[in-house]
Amino acid sequence: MARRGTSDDLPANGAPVSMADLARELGVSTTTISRALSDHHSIGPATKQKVLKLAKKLNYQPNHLAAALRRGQSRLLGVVVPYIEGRFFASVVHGIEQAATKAGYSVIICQSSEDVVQERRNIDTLLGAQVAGLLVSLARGTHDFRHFDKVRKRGTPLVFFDRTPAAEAVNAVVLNDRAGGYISTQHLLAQGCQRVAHIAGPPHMTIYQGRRQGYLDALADAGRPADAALVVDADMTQEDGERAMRALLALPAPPDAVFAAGDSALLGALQVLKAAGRRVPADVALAGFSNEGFTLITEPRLTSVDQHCEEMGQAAVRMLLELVADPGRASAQRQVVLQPELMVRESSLRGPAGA
Amino acid sequence: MARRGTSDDLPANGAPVSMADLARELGVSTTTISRALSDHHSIGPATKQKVLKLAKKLNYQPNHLAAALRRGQSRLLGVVVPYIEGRFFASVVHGIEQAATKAGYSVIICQSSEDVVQERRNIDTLLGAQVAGLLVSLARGTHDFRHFDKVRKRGTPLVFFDRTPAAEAVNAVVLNDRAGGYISTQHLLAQGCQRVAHIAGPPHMTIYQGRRQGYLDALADAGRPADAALVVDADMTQEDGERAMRALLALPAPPDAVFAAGDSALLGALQVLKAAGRRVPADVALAGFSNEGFTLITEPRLTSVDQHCEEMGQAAVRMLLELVADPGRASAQRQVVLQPELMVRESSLRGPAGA
DNA sequence: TTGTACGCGTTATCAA
DNA sequence: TTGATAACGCGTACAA
Repeated sequence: MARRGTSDDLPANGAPVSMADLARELGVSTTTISRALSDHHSIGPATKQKVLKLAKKLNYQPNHLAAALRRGQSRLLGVVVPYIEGRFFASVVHGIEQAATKAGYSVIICQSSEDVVQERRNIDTLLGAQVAGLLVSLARGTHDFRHFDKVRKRGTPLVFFDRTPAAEAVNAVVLNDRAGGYISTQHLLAQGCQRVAHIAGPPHMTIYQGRRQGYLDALADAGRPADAALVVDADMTQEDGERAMRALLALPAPPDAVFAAGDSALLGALQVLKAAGRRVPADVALAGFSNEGFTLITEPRLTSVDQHCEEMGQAAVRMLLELVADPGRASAQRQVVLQPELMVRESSLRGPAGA
Repeated sequence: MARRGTSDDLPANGAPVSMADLARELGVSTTTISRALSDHHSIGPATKQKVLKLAKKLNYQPNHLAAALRRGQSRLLGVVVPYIEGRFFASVVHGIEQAATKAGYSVIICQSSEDVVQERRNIDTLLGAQVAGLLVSLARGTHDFRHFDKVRKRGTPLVFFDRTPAAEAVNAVVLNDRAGGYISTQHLLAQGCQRVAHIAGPPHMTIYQGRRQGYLDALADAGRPADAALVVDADMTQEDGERAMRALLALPAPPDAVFAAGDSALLGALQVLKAAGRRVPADVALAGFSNEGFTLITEPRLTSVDQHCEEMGQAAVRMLLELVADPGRASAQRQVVLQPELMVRESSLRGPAGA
């Protein structure tokens, strides 16, 4: 491949135009080109216009790789999520993309598949890609956080969202899960339910701790005793929900309402109730968490807590970019807490509007 | 920030270890280091071991940015999808990630939100990030393909998947949509349905052309006349499905089966049928396309065509990496066609197993 | 306001 | 088998 000479010839083939090409063409230095393109102050308006015009004409495209190497900092953000199917993470990722793109950053997304080992690999991959910052939502099984020490040691800004390490001082954007559990339970009580059960998530995860606490607080504030038998630990799959619901139905005094910490589990519960001939919401009222798309498809439609997913993604990017811009502040922990919103549907409505 | 001197001191702070550091420490040249690390042939086994050992000890991490700049080629793949919610694209992306990671590449994902303008921006962003190759599934409204000329001119390998440009010679991984339409329709006919309707997608998109053709072929092969009134054009949202189904019900001779080119549209159809008091599948049998998660939630559950999404993603990456490795072959168009699979469920079963 | 010179970390080429 | 040297494209002290 013949490289072009030192005189004023231009890349004839599809080869990208560099600053040096522009400089040669205009008979100025690359410094001048650089300054014109990056809106530097010490540059004459005339030269600047000339450069910009030629850049446009020759369709100059900056080489971000070179700039990144120079600055020791790419324009890439790394994202690690447990998975991407379902409404919640897909929407958060969408929010992240929007905010990042607007700020001139691109986004690399990795899925840990709820696996700590994969999560570690993801982190390595992303650090290897020289990302400017990291956005992470933990895998279910992550108890050991040593892989994040690398990140801190390296000085790469790090923001957690939704699923954060318990009892660690970190930068994070989270939902007020406690409030979500509270309003759901309160709503079920307001519908006249006497025995509200809770299908709870893995106790070591902060989000499920919050939802559980909100449930308990709502009962307490309403002057109802908390019955330990009405709280069932489960993972949050549909099958777990089925198991949990069967256990609740087998109680001497079964519940007349269920608040599940996840919609998939609630879906399982609904199907068990239907199979058992219980009417929803007349016999058992239901409320879930995440406002998944399928809550509008079931019969009856499911009441659920919306988490404002896209906002969460945007807020996380905003926080991350502040840290990127000002690495000095990276040590001071920051938290943003978003408020949940209850979407009331037929599965919990016992009033005249009930099914 | 004091930079370390030229003698044998090492980065004390969190600064990354470079090849130069290793070279200094061992008293060899960076060339040797490079060769040892990249498994080059002309290197002594002894030196190689020494280098690898020290690299491990000092936790050397290669700077991909620098390598990419030097080679003019990053280890990033760019992906453009219309959206990421729902089973199909989420799974394809998962397949892409798996295959890419295994080959040592990372993936940048962009959503066009079914918008050509955004799609163009995505392409620019990805080219700007110096991706080694591009994987694209077109937005619904993309008729003009000029933004891909840039890609070709630049020599960046490009593979389309699922939604490809009509009548353009391109590299692509697609489903045999015609076969999908065929087996669905054939199945409905085999269930004894007499008047099979089709809710068809936008006629300019290749995937919907295929599904429509498969439907027509199955009718023809069964010796049934095609009734133009039974084919309704629609977009593929739930609302479009509802509208289409209402139109079909209003016919003088309504259908007793519907094959929809997308599951969301089929969901809309199902709801209209239920509201109209029609029994599914007894009065009207249903079959859809994409095997979305919610096909297992509806009552009855929906028969649908599975597209082997993850395989599609993996196949696309495989093809792309072949082009990356051998840019000479980039001009010869290649196509991979995957076979669909019909998932039969209650919505189409009229036999003894029917609802 | 403009230009010169150098370095970011890696790899390809050529010479020893 | 190893090393010296240059180059990838950009940005920035420093000098003019």
